[in-house]
Amino acid sequence: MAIQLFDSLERKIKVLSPSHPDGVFRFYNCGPTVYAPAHIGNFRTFVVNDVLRRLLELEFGAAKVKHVRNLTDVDDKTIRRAREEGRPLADVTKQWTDKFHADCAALNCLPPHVEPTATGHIKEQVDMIDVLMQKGNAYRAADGSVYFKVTSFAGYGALSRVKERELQLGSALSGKSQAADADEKEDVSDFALWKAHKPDDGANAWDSPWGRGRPGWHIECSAMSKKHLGETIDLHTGGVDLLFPHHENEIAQSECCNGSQFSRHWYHSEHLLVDGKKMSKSLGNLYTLDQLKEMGHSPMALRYALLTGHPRKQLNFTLDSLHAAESALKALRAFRATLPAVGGDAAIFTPVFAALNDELNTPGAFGALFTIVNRGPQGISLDSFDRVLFALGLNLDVTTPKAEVPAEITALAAKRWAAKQAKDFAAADALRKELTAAGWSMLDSKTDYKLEPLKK
RNA sequence: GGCGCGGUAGCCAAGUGGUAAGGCCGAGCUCUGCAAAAGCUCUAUGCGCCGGUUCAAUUCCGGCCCGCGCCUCCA
Repeated sequence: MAIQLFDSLERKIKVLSPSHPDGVFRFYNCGPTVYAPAHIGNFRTFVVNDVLRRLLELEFGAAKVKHVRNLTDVDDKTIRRAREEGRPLADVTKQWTDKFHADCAALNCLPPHVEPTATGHIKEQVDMIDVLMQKGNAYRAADGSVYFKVTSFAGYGALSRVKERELQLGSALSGKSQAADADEKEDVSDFALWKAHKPDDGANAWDSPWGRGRPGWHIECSAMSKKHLGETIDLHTGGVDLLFPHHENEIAQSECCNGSQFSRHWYHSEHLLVDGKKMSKSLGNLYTLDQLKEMGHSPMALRYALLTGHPRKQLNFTLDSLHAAESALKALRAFRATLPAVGGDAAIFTPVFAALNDELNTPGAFGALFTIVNRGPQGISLDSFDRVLFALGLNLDVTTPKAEVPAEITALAAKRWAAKQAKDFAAADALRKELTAAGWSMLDSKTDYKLEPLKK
């Protein structure tokens, strides 16, 4: 079953396929900047890309997919963070890289096959800039920085339609860019390939033919993609915000440098909104995985919730959606427990995969899955069900962490159980009321009982 | 101002030119000393508004209203 995905460049739905003779599908996903914990909006993109990675493996075979996701470990934000904390840059980026990895693992995201860093590929970046200089696509400005000359690339703007945008520059853009622009660029549209060292950069500088400095943001993806996947890749993905300027600039750099098509397919996932707005610190609606965990939500519930919206549509995240996800996962877990190991008809799940392969329609896939689940377990076995879980990346063994039961609650529960055994129901009911007042629920079975915090 | 996306039940959210998936919540029932859990059942004559095309539109076309995102280093 072919995987179809919208291509942001050609603006149409296309079938994914490998182009290299080795049959390996080359997939590059723009990764995070490691200066702070990633928020759940970042993880929406990574979880969506993880589902894509899993589908690619199912489609082409696990050995025939090469997935690269970079780490941006040198830029204004990482350097500023290091400076503010008085620590070496590498310390800061190591800390947040480790955190990112831990969060990804908790969300059951498969690690990429290669996870290159910008600082680990200075030479590759310098080499590309060198070629761009030789070919006349770049110039060194008076401040020592090297810029890409946008007018030198006729194809500039094809991805983001930036040319149409510039026909009528609104006040918002012109005011902003003039205020922020202290560079020596020949044209406001030009962007930095190599940034000359400034005092605020501290020790974070490397030698280059154009003097000490550091690479611009955009060139890292071009260089790392080229090194690990070759000049032409099969798919390049990221969040919509990267469409312009980041991906537009990548295309310009790579195609001018290599003289060949950069990526055969571009895919951008939409943003996560919280309470109807984009997440931001100033709005106070920015969540991290740790915050949700502290509220008692499991990472798997977040993964599920992040997949309940179509990846190409903004998804409005609410805390309620985590409760819904938790309940849905519980139902899937209960269903799975009723299944025999083998012997089912895998074709039953065709509608689920059809939805996933049709532009990663994860909400449609969940709908199809529950339609099947609601019909009952007849004809379904564990192997085929687990294939669905694999594609969605749902690990049903992950449950909400159990809350610690205070000693006094344990004692009350024991007293009530004793009263119940003695058929003193009045006392048992009174004790249940006490437990309820204390925020605990006692779940009786025939022979035993469990304690759970009351649901809010 | 430009570019892009969207408005479907209390909430979240698929989808289709032929009469609305699914999850949550809620209600009822079964079960249970009670409660919870679990199981079963029910819950949009309706898909932002107004026109048009059509035998038929939520789905196509036009207009309008509203919301959101992006517009130089934010996934």
